[in-house]
Amino acid sequence: MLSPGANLAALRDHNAALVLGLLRDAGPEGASRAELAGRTGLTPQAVSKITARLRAAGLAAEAGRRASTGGKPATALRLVPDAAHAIGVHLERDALTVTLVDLSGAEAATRTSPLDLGAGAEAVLEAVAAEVARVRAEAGGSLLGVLGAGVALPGPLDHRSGVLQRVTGFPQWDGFPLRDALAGRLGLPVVVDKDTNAAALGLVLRGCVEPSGSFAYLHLGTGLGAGLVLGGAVHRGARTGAGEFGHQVLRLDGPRCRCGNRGCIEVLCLDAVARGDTAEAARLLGVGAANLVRLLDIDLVLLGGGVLLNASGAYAAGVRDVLGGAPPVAVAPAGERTVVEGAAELVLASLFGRGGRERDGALQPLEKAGLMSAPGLTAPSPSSSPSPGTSRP
Amino acid sequence: MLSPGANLAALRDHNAALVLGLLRDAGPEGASRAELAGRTGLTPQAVSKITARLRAAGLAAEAGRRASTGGKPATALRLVPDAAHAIGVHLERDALTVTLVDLSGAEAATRTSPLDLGAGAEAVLEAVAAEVARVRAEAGGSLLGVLGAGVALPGPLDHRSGVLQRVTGFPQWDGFPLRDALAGRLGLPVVVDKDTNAAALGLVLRGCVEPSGSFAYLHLGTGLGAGLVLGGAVHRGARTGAGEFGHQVLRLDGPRCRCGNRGCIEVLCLDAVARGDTAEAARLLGVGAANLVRLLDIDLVLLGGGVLLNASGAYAAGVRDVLGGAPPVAVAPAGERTVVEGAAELVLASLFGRGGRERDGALQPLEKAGLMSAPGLTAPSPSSSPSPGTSRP
DNA sequence: CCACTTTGGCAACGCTGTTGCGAAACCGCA
DNA sequence: TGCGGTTTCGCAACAGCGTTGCCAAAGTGG
Repeated sequence: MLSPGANLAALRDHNAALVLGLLRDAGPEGASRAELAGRTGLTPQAVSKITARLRAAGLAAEAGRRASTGGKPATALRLVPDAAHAIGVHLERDALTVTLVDLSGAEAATRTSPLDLGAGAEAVLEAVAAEVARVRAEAGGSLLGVLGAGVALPGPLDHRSGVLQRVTGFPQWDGFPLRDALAGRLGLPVVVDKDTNAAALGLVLRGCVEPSGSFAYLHLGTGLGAGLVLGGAVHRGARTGAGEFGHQVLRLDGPRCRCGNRGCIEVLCLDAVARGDTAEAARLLGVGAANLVRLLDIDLVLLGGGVLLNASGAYAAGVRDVLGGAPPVAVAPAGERTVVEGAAELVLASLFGRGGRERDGALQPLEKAGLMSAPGLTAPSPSSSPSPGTSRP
Repeated sequence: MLSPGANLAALRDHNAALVLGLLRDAGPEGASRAELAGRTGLTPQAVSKITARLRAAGLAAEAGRRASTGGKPATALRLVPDAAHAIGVHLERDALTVTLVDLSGAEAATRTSPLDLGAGAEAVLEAVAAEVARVRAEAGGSLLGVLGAGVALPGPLDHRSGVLQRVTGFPQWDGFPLRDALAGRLGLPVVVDKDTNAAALGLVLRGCVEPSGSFAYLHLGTGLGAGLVLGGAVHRGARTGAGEFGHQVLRLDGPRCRCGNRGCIEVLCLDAVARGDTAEAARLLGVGAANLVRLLDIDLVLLGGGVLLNASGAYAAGVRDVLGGAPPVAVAPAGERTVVEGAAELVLASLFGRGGRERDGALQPLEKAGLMSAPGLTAPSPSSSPSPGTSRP
């Protein structure tokens, strides 16, 4: 954060990441150079040069031609998903999920196994390493180009240093440098984040939100937490403490919470759930969401979590009722894989210019750190095969 | 936001703004080129080129020599504050304050006059235009280089379009395009924002917070609002609705608020104030602040506002007590001029690369739109006088 | 008085996106 | 079938960015 000075290399990487991100958003159908130029504000020539570099690096490829609109038909460009991969790890109290995704975020292999998060660091690290190895093997043997691993687990923790704090229910993890330990074990760069943040990232990935929007993901499971995305980037705060939604005080003289305060929304809400009073739980959740929405001017509220999904309709209706329709409320697509996909996305996001400009972790300028060779050598001619399709003369 | 593509001109402006911002932070003592290079991450040569451009544009100048540290002493560079100016306007319910500041944010002239915000658009616009003219005259006649005017007033309003909404207590302003109307009247670019956001910006200006930090300014006056700065940039939300701190529900079955809900912190707090129960008001404020801090992981809480300043010590102690020392709590420096300075800062911030990347307003790439001529003409030699000091042959 | 250090400018350089121009490919109309 | 119009996209030349290599200037310390 102290060196935001931009040189030509930074400019090149920025634009390359931008174009790469647009190609990813375009999906398998791809996007034409002119379209990319329009979206980025760059000159078509600049886009041509950038895409030529991407093609030379194997990150992009041609994807057929589009229908003409009166002139030469555009040749679509698409992301080459297999050019690189990322690993996502989701640590839960009693389960471990590991996935391997390609550049597009699509799943290549996933494994879930039981885990005792309280079994100690060595056992957990061993389990993660073993599962990662199995997933890599499953996905196809010598899969080169694994950029790194993203790990999602319950907080609190410090995202920048990768050090855990008093992980809820497992105080023995306090102070453990998970990122560095796992990076050493895997031989890969590792990023660590809270599960709610990974879930939010996973929801962006699923297209539930338009990029550069703001939304809150509220997770009601064994606890109550939130993942915040403000302006397209996950908001973590300086100490990765943001998102402590559950300990928002809603009733000044309410029952005491384990955090020491009285009337936290988590206690109130879980009490209502325990009583079977779903309507009241939904109302409480709605009040908390309304407080959040008013404070941050959120575009969308997404609901998820095991408890909530038992009666998702009722919760959504209750929250929507309190909010009065101001920001839309939706239930996050269920999918067990949202969090683990989001964890992998922690690694991929920096490739597409969506790292949120806080690359203090181990993943720095990934662009040049592997995928795209620095200039200096004359581009070895991308050998664009002229697509020997049906030619008509 | 749709065109984040960066070309060479954007890169030049970015770095120039960055260096200019560092020069401003350095104050009248200035900073050496080497220091700038270290802070920006740029090469010393790049900094030399950039500062040469800035000097040619009249925005920077040499400021003497520093003590040597074993070699050639560094020549300090400083901002030339008079190179440009900005106007800040603060509209209150019953008063109008207009200030003219230079590039460093220092006051050149300020006037305060009574105002009836409910007197209608025409009267208010007329008053603002008259006061702006008087302030410009006071500051020294033909002051060229006024970049624009920033206007701070109670919300809600839309910062992007510059259109007011139901300004609290004055519904007749609903839908009035203040920015465009005033821009036409003044012949200057205008930016509009909520007074709490301007206050937050003014507090940054006063050095109460380090840049790139996160803090919340809580204002307890006739109402209760907040200005949020997250990661060094004011967080407004898509609709400039962020900061609605006062209508956070703290007591589910509390008294009804004018916003329609029950138990808003504003009602509870103002009731306590009316009862003379400062301790309770402070506690309520503290609980609300704690909710905010936990949700956003804020670094600092600053307190201000007319009501609060009547017993600032008690409020600060009360809030600090609830927060438990986690983030520091301080009373914002009183100063009537904080908001109006912040309003002027709305204009200046974009010059220093701190616009928060949402330049949707009227102020776009101010850099080239006036202060620095585009390249293409050979620089007319900055005529750096070799400072005919004592030379020792 | 002579190393040594540090600052900062000059010139050449590589790389960036941009501009000018033209080839390719398709549509529509005659 | 032929031709102009339109759109896409690449090649070549270009201006301008920060970088590198080199050197002068101006101090300190032995």
